[in-house]
Amino acid sequence: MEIRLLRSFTVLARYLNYGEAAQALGVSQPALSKQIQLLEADLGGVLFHRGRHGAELTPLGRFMHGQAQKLVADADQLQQSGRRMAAGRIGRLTLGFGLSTQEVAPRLLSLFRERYPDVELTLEDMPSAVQLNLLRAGELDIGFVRLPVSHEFDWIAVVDDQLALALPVEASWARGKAGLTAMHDAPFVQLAHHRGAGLVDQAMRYCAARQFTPHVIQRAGDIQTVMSLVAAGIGAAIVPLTAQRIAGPGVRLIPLTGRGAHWQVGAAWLAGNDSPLIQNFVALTREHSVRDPAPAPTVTA
Amino acid sequence: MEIRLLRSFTVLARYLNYGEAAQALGVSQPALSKQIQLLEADLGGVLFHRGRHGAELTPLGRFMHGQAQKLVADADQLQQSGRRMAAGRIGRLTLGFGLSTQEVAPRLLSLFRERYPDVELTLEDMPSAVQLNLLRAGELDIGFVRLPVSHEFDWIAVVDDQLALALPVEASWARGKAGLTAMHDAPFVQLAHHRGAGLVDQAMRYCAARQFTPHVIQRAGDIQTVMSLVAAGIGAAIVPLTAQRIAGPGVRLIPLTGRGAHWQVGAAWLAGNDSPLIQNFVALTREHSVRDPAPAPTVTA
DNA sequence: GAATTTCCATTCTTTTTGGTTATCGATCGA
DNA sequence: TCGATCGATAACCAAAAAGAATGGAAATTC
Repeated sequence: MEIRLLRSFTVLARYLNYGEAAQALGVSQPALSKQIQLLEADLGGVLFHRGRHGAELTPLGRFMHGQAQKLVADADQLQQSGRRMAAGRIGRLTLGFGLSTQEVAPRLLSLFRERYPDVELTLEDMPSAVQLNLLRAGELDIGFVRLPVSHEFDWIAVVDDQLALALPVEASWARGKAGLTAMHDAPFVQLAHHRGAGLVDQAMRYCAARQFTPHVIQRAGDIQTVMSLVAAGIGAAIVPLTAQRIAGPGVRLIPLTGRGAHWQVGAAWLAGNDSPLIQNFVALTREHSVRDPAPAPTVTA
Repeated sequence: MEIRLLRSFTVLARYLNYGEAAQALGVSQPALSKQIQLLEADLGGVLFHRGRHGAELTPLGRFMHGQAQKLVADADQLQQSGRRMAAGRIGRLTLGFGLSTQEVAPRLLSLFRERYPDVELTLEDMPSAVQLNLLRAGELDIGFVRLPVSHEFDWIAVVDDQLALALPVEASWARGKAGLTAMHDAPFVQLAHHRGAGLVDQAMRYCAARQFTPHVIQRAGDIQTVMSLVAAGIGAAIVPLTAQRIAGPGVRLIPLTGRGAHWQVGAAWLAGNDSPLIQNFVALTREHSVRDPAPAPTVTA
């Protein structure tokens, strides 16, 4: 009861003529003849009355025809589904995004959606550290995280980012200032450590290496709030330069330079996970990743 | 995507060990190895992670496992149904019975039901002539009809029957009479011609051959009524000897003998119709047919 | 840490299967 | 009666599938 035999049978049942059916199947007439004979031998009954005017289905043949059609269709369907899944054109993909990728995310996602419309995407916004944990737990397929990452993960770089000093445009104490060194007396707003450990740590290291300790007067739970506080003149802040995107007109961003100011954000996934979904997403990401650092911002808007 | 490959796959997916699965499948381990590789090549993705502890399903493998199990089960189911149908162990059979087979019918039917419980039987009670027409029209599979039948039909003999004179036990005019010759003045009840042409014609021929013309004073639509009328003393009747079965105590049956008194009833079907259902029924009928004439009835009860 | 065991993959050979061409036999029409 | 059509059969061939033996990696044992 191989699919091949059933398929031949269904075609013959449609044509009711060995020659034509064989041609449609791409085999010779004797081959089809034998296939049908095999099926009949397997069942122990005849499927066609062979007459002058071609073949005619017996009652058994009629019964088998209906069933065989279903089975063949199911088999074809299964093959197609399997191939699509193997090719990563179907399935579910869970992605983690963080602060630094809020710029590239929409573009990547729409591109992916366009090319793989049958892949179900799940997005979650969370800091790098959380993403890495979820990746380890298998609850996340790909995370957009700060590089480098431990060798548990494979990754590709996606965007360059860099620290920037955010200053209120209006505040008197900030007027005319243009660098970290001028901020010794300035009040600072800082992102809560648990909401962005990577960024906060890097900023603190950067400052420490320059014998500067920001006078933190307030912490905020997310970067938008930080920017708002800066815009309101509450204080300065050290933020990713890519936060430019969410900086209002009341905030001036001054890129910080030198050792420790830059880092990369990459797409990371569990090492060795060769799921085609992941590979497809990564391939597309590689194609469209911002290879150059964010287009050298002209400091302020 | 042959069933063979899918079956091997499902078995391996259950054992998760090539050696055991191969054994269960009755093939060598390398053979199974190659089968899985074929499937994987066909799909374009791996189905198992091969590790130290045997094999482990990939996501693709898990998906395919569920689907393949269904497909294989469907295929097996189809094969079984097909075989059962080819063997005539499943299907629908329409039978026609007439007067003369009301005796054997119940036994045959219960035997057939017992041996082929999944064959749906349809019974219809009608005279031979009607049965033959329905057989020709394909609306009846087997008819129990008076023999002989035209060569359009194949048949086997089932029961012998013979004409009998039915006399009322009580009626004065019938008392002491024991033969047709003594009935010249007797009133006769006769079956309506359209309800049993074969019997009526045969009875008339039998009488005519003996220069006897029954004085028919009443006709009845079915043989039970005929018997009742006889029992009521309305008249005599010529009936099949097998009608003994439905004769009440008020009726005396006297077998008629000589040329033209006997006939056979057989199971008939369209010539060349080798439907296994028919063949099975006929085979069973042949096994259990009453080969001897109805056990020489001792005339009266 | 070397030997052993366990598993799956590979190689090579044999067998089986599926297919092709050529041909036959039967049946129906002209 | 002669073709024409249609399926079955025969003979042969190539490809596929299976088996036996072997290899190689990884874990386990002593």
